[in-house]
Amino acid sequence: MLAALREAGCRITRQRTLVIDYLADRDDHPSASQVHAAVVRKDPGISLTTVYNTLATLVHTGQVTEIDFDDDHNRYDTNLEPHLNLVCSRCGSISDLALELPVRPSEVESATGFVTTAVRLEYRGMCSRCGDEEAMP
Amino acid sequence: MLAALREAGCRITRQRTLVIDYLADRDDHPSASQVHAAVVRKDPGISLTTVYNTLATLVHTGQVTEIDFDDDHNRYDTNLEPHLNLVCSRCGSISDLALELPVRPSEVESATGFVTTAVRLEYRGMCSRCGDEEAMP
DNA sequence: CTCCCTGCAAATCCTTTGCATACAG
DNA sequence: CTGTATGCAAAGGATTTGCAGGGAG
Repeated sequence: MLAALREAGCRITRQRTLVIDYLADRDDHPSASQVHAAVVRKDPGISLTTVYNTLATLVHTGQVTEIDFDDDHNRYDTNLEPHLNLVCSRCGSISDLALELPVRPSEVESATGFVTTAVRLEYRGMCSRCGDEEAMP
Repeated sequence: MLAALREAGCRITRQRTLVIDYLADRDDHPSASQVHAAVVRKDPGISLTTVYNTLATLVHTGQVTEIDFDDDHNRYDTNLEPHLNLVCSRCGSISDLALELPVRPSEVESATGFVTTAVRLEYRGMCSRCGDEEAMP
């Protein structure tokens, strides 16, 4: 991701490096404040504003996708392949499931003239962990 | 929808009737403030709070789906069948496209233990109208 | 008559913005 | 050096909440 940023003409700063290091290891879908909470531990000076700026930069350079959530906590997804997000309404976790698109964007375009630039597929419900807890009171 | 509300044990008020009347005729996906703007014209006293309350009630009784939008304007969808939303990032219009689900929820459950309660499928991009305007400057 | 619903105002809270300072290239 | 990035504080804005009064059943 650092290389991609550099290619986009962006400067490589300590803060950006920290955010990217954090995101790289992750397949969950952290919110801006989760990212901030994590990186402040490594550099107490880093601001929430910068985390927002960096995430916005990564979104604009196409390295991360923004998922807007019901509760005003946007989440950031580093998985760029089209996939299904399984969103647990109880604990807020998001996991991925690979799949074929239900309709090819080219078909949508020839049928309706709509040009697709981003895809978002979600099933909402309860993850197995939360389901277990609820069943065992 | 009124009947369903009554069955759910909710009271039928003038305000709720107005909101439902407005939604019933609609296949676009209005925001709370659009709904409010429309119903105030028929009853100048109705408050935005009540519109929010009513929409929340309809969501909880399963008659309407909430679509959270990037720009903080939630949108409400009366089409309960699983379908694809084509969201135009330029003008904000949303149109529907019927389709088969990419993965059956029962398959998701047996594979991952995740129990699906709601489905949300979106392609974002540019609608044909906006595409035409942009091509013709 | 009771309790739910309404509506006003104020609060909430994530996210942006303005601007002076710091630092990557 | 120069212009981008940072970070603080304050603004922004849709949605929620608290609470007194009103009306459905």
